[in-house]
Amino acid sequence: MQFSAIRPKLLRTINVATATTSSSPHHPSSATTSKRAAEQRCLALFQDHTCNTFPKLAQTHTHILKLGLHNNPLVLTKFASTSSDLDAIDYASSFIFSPDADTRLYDTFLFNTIIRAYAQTSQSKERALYFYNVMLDYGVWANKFTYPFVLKACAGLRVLSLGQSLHGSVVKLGFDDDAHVQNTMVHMYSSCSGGIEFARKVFDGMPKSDSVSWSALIGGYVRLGWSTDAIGLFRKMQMVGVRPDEITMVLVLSACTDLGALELGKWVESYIEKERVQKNVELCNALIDMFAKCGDVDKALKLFRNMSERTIVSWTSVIGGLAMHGRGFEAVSLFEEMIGAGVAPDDVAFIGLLSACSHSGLVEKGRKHFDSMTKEFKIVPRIEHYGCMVDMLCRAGHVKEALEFVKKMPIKPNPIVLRTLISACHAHGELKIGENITKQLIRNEPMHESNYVLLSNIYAKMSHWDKKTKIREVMDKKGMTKTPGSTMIELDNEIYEFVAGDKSQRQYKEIYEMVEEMGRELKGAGYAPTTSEVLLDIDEEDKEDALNRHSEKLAIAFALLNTPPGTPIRIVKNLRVCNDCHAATKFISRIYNREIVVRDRNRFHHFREGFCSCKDFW
DNA sequence: TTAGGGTTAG
Repeated sequence: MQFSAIRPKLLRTINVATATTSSSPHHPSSATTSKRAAEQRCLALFQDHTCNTFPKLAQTHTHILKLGLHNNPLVLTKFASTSSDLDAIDYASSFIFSPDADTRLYDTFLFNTIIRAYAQTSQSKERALYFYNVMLDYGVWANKFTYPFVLKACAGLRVLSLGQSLHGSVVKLGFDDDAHVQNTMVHMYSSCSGGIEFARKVFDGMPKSDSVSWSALIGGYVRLGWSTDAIGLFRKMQMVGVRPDEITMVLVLSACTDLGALELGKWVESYIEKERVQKNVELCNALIDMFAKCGDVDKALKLFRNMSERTIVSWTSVIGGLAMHGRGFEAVSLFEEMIGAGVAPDDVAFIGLLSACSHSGLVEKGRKHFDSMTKEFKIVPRIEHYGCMVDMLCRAGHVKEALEFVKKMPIKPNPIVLRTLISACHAHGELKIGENITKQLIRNEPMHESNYVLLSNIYAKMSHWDKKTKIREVMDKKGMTKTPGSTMIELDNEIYEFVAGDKSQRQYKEIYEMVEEMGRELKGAGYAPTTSEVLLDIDEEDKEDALNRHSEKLAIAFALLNTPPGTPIRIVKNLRVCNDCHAATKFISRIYNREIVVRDRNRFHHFREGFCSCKDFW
C-alpha cells in the first residue's frame, strides 16, 4: 500500500488555502469579537448544508482565519466532518495538518472524524488508512470508534493481509468483544478476496448476532456468487429467530436476481409484505431489479410507476431491465422522461440507455445520446460506453464504421470491444480483418478460451479446416479449461441445475428420451443442427449428439416433462446462448406450443410461436 | 462527540 503519494497533494492544497486567505480583506470588526462568540458563529457556518462543497468550504475557511480560529479544535473537527466531497475533505485535512498547526490539539476524536470522512467516500479508502497511520505516528490512541471506520475502508480496498493486521490490532487493544467492531470485521473479511472463511470464523465466534452480522455475512456470499448458500443462510437466520430488516432483504433479493429465481423472488416480496419490513427506496430498487432480471419486466415497470420517491438507481434499473428484454423504444422514452423530470443521468444510466439502443437497432438515437452525454451532461465516456457504441454499430451491420470508431477512440479498446468487432467481422464477411484482430487478441490474452472459439469460427467460414483443427490442439496443449455451460430452472421452489451431458438428475433417462423425441420432431419441422458451433474434432453425427446434450436442451426437456402443457418455461443460462440452441428453441416454442423465456449472460430471449424477441440479434 | 450490513453497469 502506497500512502506516501498523498502528501504532495495535501501540500498543494495548502498553497491554495494560503492564496485564498491573503487575497481576502480583513474585517477589523472580527478582531474585537469575543472568542466564544466567534466560535459559535463559526460553528453556525457549518450548519448550512450547502457548505460541504469545495468552493463553499474554501469560503468558510477564509472566515475561520478572519475569526482567528485556525487552531480551535472544535472548529477543526467540525470542519472535517462537514465535508462530503473528496476535494473538500482534502482541503480540510490540509488545513488541519498545515505546518503551523498546533499538534497538541490532535486527539482521537479529531482523527476519527477525518478517517470517517475518507472511509465514507468511495475513492479515498487509502487516505482513511493513511490517516490511521498518521494518528499512530503522532502517538494518538485509536479507540473502539476508530476501528469500524478503518475496517470499512479496508473492506472497500479488499486487501486481506491489511485486514488481518488490523484484526491483530483490534485483539491487542481488546476491542474484539465489541459488537460493532465484530460486525465490521465480518464485513471486512467477507469483502476481501479469500476472506470468507475468516468472516465465517468471526461470525461463529460471536456470542450474539443481529441482523447486521447476518447481513454482513450474507452480503459476502452474494458478492462471491454463492447465491444458493446466501439463501440458505437467510433461512438459518429465520430459524435462529433473528428478524431480518430491509438491508437483509435487499441482499436476499440480490441472490434471487443472480439465480434468476422468479418464484423465490415473489415469495421474498410477499415475505416483506407479511413481515412488514420497511419498504424504503433501496428495497424497492432491489425488487425492481429482481423482477426485471428474473423475466417479469412488466411487474418491474408497475412497481416503478407506483414508487413515491425515486432515485437514479430506480430509473436505471428499469431502463436497463427494458433494454435487456429488447424493449429499446420504451427504454429510450423512459430515459427521456427521466431527463424531463429533472433527474440528471449518470454514467451508469447512459450504459443502460446505450445498451437499449444497441439491442434494438436504434443507431441514430444512440449516436444522439452519446453526443449529449459528453456535451450536455459533461460525462467522460468510459470503455463501457465506447463498447456499447461499437456493439450498436456492429449489430446494425456498420462494421467498417465500427472499425473506424475504435481507431479514433481516445482509450485503448479492451478485449470485450475487440471480441465484439471480431464477431461482427465474422457475421459480415470481413474475415481477414477478423482473423488479424483475433490473432492480436490471443497474443494479449493467451489463456482466454473464447478467443480461440472466435478464431475457429472464422476459419470454418473461410473453409480453412486444417487451421481450425489445429486450434483444438493448441488449446489442449495450453491446458485450457472451458467454463462449463450450465442452465438453471426453478420448479416447485427448487432450483435444478444442468450441465452439458448431465446425468446427475434422478429423471435423467426420461430427460434423454425426451431430448431424442424433441430432435425427431424438430427435424420433421425443418430444423437443421448448426454443427459448426462444435469445436471438437469429431464426425458430424457425434457433433449433433454433442449439441443435443447442451444444458439448455436438457433443461427444456426437463420442463416439458414436469410442467403442464401450455405453461411458460423460464430458464437461466450462465453463458451466452449458442446459435444452435437459439434456433432449436424457436422450433420448440412452436411445436410444443410453449412460451420459453431464456435469460443468458447478456439479455433475455422471449421465444413464442417460432420467433424470438431478440429478432436474432444478440 | 464519533460506530456496523444494502440497490443500478461492467
